[in-house]
Amino acid sequence: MATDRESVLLSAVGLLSRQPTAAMDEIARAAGISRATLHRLFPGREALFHEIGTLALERMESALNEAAVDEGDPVEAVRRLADAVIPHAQLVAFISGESRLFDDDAITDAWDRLDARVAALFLRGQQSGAFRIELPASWLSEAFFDLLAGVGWAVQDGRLAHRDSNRALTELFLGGAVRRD
Amino acid sequence: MATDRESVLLSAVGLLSRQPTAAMDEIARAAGISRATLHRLFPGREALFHEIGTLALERMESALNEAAVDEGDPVEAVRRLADAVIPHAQLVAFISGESRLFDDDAITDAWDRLDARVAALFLRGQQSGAFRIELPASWLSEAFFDLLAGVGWAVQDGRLAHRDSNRALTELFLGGAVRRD
DNA sequence: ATCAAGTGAGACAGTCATGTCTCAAGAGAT
DNA sequence: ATCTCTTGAGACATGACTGTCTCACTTGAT
Repeated sequence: MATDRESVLLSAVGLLSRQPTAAMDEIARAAGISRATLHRLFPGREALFHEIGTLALERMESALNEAAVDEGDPVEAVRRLADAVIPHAQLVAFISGESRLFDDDAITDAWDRLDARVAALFLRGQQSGAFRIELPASWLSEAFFDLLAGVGWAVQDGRLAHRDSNRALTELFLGGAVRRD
Repeated sequence: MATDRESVLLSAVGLLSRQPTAAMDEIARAAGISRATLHRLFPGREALFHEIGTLALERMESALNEAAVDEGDPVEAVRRLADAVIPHAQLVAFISGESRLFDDDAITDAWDRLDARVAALFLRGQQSGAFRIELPASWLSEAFFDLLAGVGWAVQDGRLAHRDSNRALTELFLGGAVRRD
């Protein structure tokens, strides 16, 4: 039941990441089901996108909680966040990059709140002296998601090995974000 | 004449960056012209995208040449590249991120060649000891464009000041890419 | 004032994706 | 073996976008 719906959502994200304009027809085929069944599971394209957004938000919130981004050393918190969120890089990259496709205010608002939570982590790190203050915290947050999305695409397209993805993200990002003397 | 076409292309990119599925109707309205004139300038959506891709390739190639990425210190070459390409961040970000929208083989092939030229810069920097070798050169290239795209969006959405964009890109990226002891 | 060129508004048919429906076939339980 | 539930295939009307065309209007030059 839920497993089924979720696998359909994930295959839809996989396709839509490459072809944002893919028709319901193609989405159904990518999931290995018929167009009729797809409409039974998600009544309409809007509903499908809504559930994709909801799933992405759930995963993202879980990752933030799991990583305990509000506690402890900010640098270590970023590493924990990368650990927790990289398994869902495709999904998060989709909602982050393609967020303009979501007309849904509830989704975009909730996303903005999660985004703000990440920005707060960087602001906290700047105040504690861990992160460079020359770069705005909002930019650090944006850059983190940009690179996360990039990792997601690179892995999906086979340009980056999955086992290298965590290092690729954290080393590059932290190298640029951590304050040095 | 050419100026007119170009301004239409740029406003189209501005709109399509936010709404990749925007109709010709909306593209025309965003450019301040009628749908009829838009079709006179660019006979069909495909032709419009083709010219956007061509323009982006021209700008990108000019930037690579201007920056002389094949010569001199790799770190300085990256700085020069950022200088040269940031004015066209929106355009390059569009073709880079939304490249899946281009069915045009000529465009994607030419883009891959330019992308490879950037990757060669990073490979050269790794061989000279300037850049970290733990990160694949292809990932450095990808990350550079991801961050460039992020800068483009952030500036467009007003989240980042234009005068800060160069520093935001080069400091974060080079901080993570440059080798340290 | 006249003329030429370009533009905008609207109409038009064609195409495609969508959402809904029906019906036949298959899977699984009893 | 039978029954029930779910699925897939296809048909259907609807709506949206596209590409093309016509016509009236404006602009600028002569």
